[in-house]
Amino acid sequence: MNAMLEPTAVAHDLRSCDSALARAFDFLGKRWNGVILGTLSTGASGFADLKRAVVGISDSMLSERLTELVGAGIVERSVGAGPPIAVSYRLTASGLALLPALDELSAWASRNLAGTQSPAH
Amino acid sequence: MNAMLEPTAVAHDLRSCDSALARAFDFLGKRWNGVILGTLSTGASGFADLKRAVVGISDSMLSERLTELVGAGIVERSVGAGPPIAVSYRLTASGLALLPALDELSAWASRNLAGTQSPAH
DNA sequence: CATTCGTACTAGTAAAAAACAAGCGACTCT
DNA sequence: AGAGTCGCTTGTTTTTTACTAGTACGAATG
Repeated sequence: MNAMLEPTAVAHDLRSCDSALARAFDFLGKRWNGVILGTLSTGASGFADLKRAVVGISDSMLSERLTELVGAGIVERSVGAGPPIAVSYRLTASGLALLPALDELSAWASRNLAGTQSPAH
Repeated sequence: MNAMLEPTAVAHDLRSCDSALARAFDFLGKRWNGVILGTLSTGASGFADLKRAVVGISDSMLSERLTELVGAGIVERSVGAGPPIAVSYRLTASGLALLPALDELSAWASRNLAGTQSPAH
């Protein structure tokens, strides 16, 4: 029985699958990123818009998260030229491609976290 | 023009949508949960299996995360009776219902984070 | 003019979360 | 006996997030 060969092949396949998901959660597994992206799904927003929509986030965290998301190419930051100067954030093509997954998560939460089990935080 | 009434209605709709997503990220936005759930998608695992599969996690974090996920009804913990005693973790129906979203995320990461942009962590 | 408000951040400190390391008792194998 | 695995727990350290106060700028108001 060459059992040592078969588990290795399975483990390699398992590792490959988890690696992509792990990479997604490198940023989604940090506080606020998922909700920020969900908020941007409705369209471009300014800093203050996002601050109001993402309830509970501080300026510092919002600023830092946006910087990371822009750095990762998921969000695009643009500066409007005319008075008043306004910064705007919107999803890139990569970011937009994430929305189906976020929609799934939202739908799942509506069905499975329907207020009966609010995880304490 | 009753403009004050219309933005309120829109904001309420936006809040309602974000609330479900925010709830999902109450646990998905914490380090390790997404990857743990992804690992359990392949079937029930023991603690040590999970420890090995979720590369980089410590015993403490794994123990704590599993406890939370079990408490949230997403993961089920069962204890095998016969020698040796073995604890096993598997996804509940709620947990299984999450997998389409995780699959989306994994597929997205494969297409959009194809090694060219590894966010530093 | 001065004041207030909104904007988009920054900087420093405090608190919470995560990482790190060692340990436990039970069990199996050599 | 020792060594290893299991499924955790405990305590300390480090990192991340929360909190607070501030900045410079522009627009609106008195």
